[in-house]
Amino acid sequence: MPKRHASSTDPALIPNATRRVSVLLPLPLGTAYDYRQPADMELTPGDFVSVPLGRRQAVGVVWDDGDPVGVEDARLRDVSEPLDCPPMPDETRRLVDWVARYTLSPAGAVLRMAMSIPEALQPVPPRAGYGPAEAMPDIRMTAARKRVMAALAGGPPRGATELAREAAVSTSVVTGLANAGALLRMPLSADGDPVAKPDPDNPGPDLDAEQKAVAGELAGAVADGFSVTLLDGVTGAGKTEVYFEAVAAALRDRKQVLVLVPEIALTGQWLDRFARRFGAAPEVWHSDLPRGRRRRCWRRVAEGRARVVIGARSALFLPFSELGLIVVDEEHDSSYKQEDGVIYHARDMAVVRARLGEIPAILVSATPSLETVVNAESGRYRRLHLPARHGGAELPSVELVDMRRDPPPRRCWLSPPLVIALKQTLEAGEQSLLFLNRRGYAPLTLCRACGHRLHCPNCTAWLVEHRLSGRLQCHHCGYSTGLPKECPECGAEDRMAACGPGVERLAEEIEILFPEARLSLMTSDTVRGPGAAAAFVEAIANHEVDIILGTQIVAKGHHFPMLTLVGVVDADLGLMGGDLRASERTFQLLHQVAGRAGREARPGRVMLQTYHPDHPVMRALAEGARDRFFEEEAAMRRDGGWPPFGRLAALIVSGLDEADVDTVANALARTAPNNRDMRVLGPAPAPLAVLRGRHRHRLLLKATRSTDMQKVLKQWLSRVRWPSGVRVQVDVDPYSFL
DNA sequence: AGCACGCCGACT
DNA sequence: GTCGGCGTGCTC
Repeated sequence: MPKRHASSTDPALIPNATRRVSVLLPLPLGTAYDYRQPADMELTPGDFVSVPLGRRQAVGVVWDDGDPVGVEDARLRDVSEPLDCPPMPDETRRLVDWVARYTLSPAGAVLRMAMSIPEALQPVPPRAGYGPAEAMPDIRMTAARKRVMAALAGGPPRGATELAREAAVSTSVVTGLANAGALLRMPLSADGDPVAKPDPDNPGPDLDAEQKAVAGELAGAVADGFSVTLLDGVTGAGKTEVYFEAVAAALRDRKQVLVLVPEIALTGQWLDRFARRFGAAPEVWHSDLPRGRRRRCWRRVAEGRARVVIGARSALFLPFSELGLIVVDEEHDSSYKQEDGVIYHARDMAVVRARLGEIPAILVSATPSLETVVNAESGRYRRLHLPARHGGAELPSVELVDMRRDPPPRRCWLSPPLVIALKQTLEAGEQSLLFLNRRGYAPLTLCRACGHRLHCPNCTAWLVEHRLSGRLQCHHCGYSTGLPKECPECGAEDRMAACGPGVERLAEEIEILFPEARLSLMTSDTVRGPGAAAAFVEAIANHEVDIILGTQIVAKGHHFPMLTLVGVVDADLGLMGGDLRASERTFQLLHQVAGRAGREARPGRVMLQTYHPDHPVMRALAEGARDRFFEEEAAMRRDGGWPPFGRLAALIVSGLDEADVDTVANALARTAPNNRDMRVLGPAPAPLAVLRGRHRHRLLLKATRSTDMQKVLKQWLSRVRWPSGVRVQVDVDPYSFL
């Protein structure tokens, strides 16, 4: 922080002395640049400014006082102008610095996430509106034109779209009238539409005694400075309504609230519940939002007009100046980990943001991450437990189907016991959900003549057949090609065969088994965007669907009263491939899917098809032994010194030239820090050895908890130089091992 | 990230 | 002979 007290050495008090300010630009620059502050300009850290950069103008943020012994005076250029925008709050700037330091990213790259919508920094351009002209010119009055004039006579100036809708004409009639001089173009008050504020005192749904007690504790923490609380409770225990009371407490305190969610696409039901509790909608933020809505949201947050924001991980970098509470819903969800650009974990950074703002954070989950559980057990986090609602749904019973004993028929994937259960559920007029975490028709296509497997030209990955779109796709780089008639290797015709099931193929099996059942296929290929998601959800809620078949996206956040059977087609799928968190993630995902079954007093039934019924994950799920699973998993990690009991960082060396990548990876291995406290594993070809045409090698730094990873990594990287074609990416606390 | 400079292939 | 490809490097 700059020292702003007046003193005789304060350059601002020395006549004709130039005052320097350092300005951080949203570019991957590493350091802030110094600029001269013009004599007639007063700048404070946080101010958004326009500055000359090379031969163009750039927008940045005044970060600090300039460095008097940095760049020589002659090279300094003047700050052009301050922007008409509330300054970036102190906490946001400190968060940017913190994330940059922790992830070893250039501060400018992190700043870019905090200024993701440059238009928001300019005051909102007024929307064009139309009012009646003073004097009506002599023009031909058609019926459509009369309707427009009549609609306008009844009220204030309006936008063209609005006016056209009211008069039941197209906007061209409105613009035509304006051009003819019958309407006057005038600016409407810019974005001034009053935002309905969520009301903490709006009567919400009733809570039972236990829920009230937990809600009271959460709400009590709101005025109490920094704290982290794990809100732990099964699906259906009412976690959302309970943390809403903490939201209400923050609102009563005139504070802003941020709720982070993993997947914004499927939050329709969440928004309904929020509206029911608070009588108004929250502000929604995610990066696929249309630019205009993003600009409006950003600006409302900056101006303090947005009181509650629900958003994906990037919402963490919104310019809240009065943030009083952060909730991280489904805190265990791996989509909180940003995997490209600045690599950070939004749940962890949310805790950092809470600490910087001296406010509480609430982490919510039915299957908390091991990290969070261990923090709760060590007393760093508080833990509040929410028991299942009595009188309400019980936890579904989970059965394992041993696929070795009850194998499906050839070229089928549903075992006889699961087929019987589906049949019974259909006959009872209830809904079933089948979960298979594999998009497309088949994960592998091979030639029956020569055994050649179709693979991506850019990645070490099979091409996945998508029969709905009639194409082969690479799920890693987006490569797509038509299905070849003949083998590209041996030329044999009509010998390409699909291997293994994807959801599209499973849909065929279901249609043959249950031709009368109404099937809904939900994958990211069929559910594009929040609107489509809402339509699917509504169809299911209205019981227009008997069997739901889907990937990941069906695991999250919905409850359907008629859904009583959940079948997991391949429960073992996530356990393969040497990932540190494979067991934990599989447990969390399957637990979450299982939670879809049987709510609202209907008993649910969950069937997991597995070839490893003795695997600890399967046993824990079948026995409902969540806490035992966590204990066993924690013991294993503790013994091995793995996170959260030790620290990890991954280096990914990548480049187009395999030999260069090899050389750099080996150089890094030679200079690797190896001692009592840390060890470097690798280099090894990354599991995706080629991705988007780039060869990749991985090194893993494993260290004790007390290690200063940033310091070690910086020293290590400074010892090695690499050619410009090679990139070395640092992933502190890696989650993905691809 | 832009936007320059700079050094090798197909056009007027 | 130039136009233009994108590799490399800099911006207070």
